Amino acid sequence: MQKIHYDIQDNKILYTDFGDYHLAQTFECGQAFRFDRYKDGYKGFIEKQLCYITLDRDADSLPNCQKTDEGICGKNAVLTVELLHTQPTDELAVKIGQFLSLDVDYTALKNRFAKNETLARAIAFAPGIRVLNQDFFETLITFIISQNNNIPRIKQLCDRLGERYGTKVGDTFAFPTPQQMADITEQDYRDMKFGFRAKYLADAVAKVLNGEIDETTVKSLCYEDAQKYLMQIKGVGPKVADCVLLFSCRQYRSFPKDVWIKKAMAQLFPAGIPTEAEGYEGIAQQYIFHYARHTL
DNA sequence: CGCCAGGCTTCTA
DNA sequence: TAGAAGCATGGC
Repeated sequence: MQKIHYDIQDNKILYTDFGDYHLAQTFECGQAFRFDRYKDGYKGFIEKQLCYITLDRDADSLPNCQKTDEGICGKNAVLTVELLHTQPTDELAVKIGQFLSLDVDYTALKNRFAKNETLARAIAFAPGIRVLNQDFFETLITFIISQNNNIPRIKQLCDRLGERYGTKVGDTFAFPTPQQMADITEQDYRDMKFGFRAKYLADAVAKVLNGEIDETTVKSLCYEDAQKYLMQIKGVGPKVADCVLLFSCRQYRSFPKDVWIKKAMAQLFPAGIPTEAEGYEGIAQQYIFHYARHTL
């Protein structure tokens, strides 16, 4: 963990001193489905607030900065989060920084990973990836939708839920809360073309609402117990549980195994996950996943 | 038409 | 208890 450095100016939070970061690599690597390209960056909800996120493209004109390719930055780069409908507070600045994973020392982490030659290659392919720390409920629902599905359609179905049940902020819909999804029936999901996932979604929402699945409890459990706990939900197996734990619960040893990772592991790491990734297998997984999808 | 998409449940031997 | 079939939908 490292300190989050930020400065608040009007409705913007300016983050500095966080190591490499690349917005497209981070927001389009398949971990988040609710962020869209907007102007020079990305727009989406963080901590229920509509945010416009940009990386300073002039960073390379500052001292001690590398050339930027859409925002792989050196020391003096600035990551700006503009709050489009609220005013920033210190509390929000810290929470948004945590969402963006600015409190994780990626420089140190990648240096450790890169001692493994193959892992170094995967990192070099997309060095600006970060594992975000997303909303628990939203991650649970979106990854139930993700099963046996493709990314454009996952996005489309998630957006459909927002448009029908979420709160409209400006011209954008937030992802619905459990309460906002309380009255959706299995038939409603089928009518919205969720297919066989309909009963899984109904079960997940019901279990969150009645407390059988409790966010605080999940986050207090060790990885193995947390995975079992989440798998009480119909339609949540090891892969979806691992995604929820990695992308919303900071269980960085959680290693979601999908078709791409299985292919990549067989080819790149026949002996298994390298020891250099120990404790942070899930973060290493993101570099491997991205590398595999684009090169294998 | 068949195959596949960041899988899971259920059936079968 | 491993392995295969079935599941909804849409893009190619």
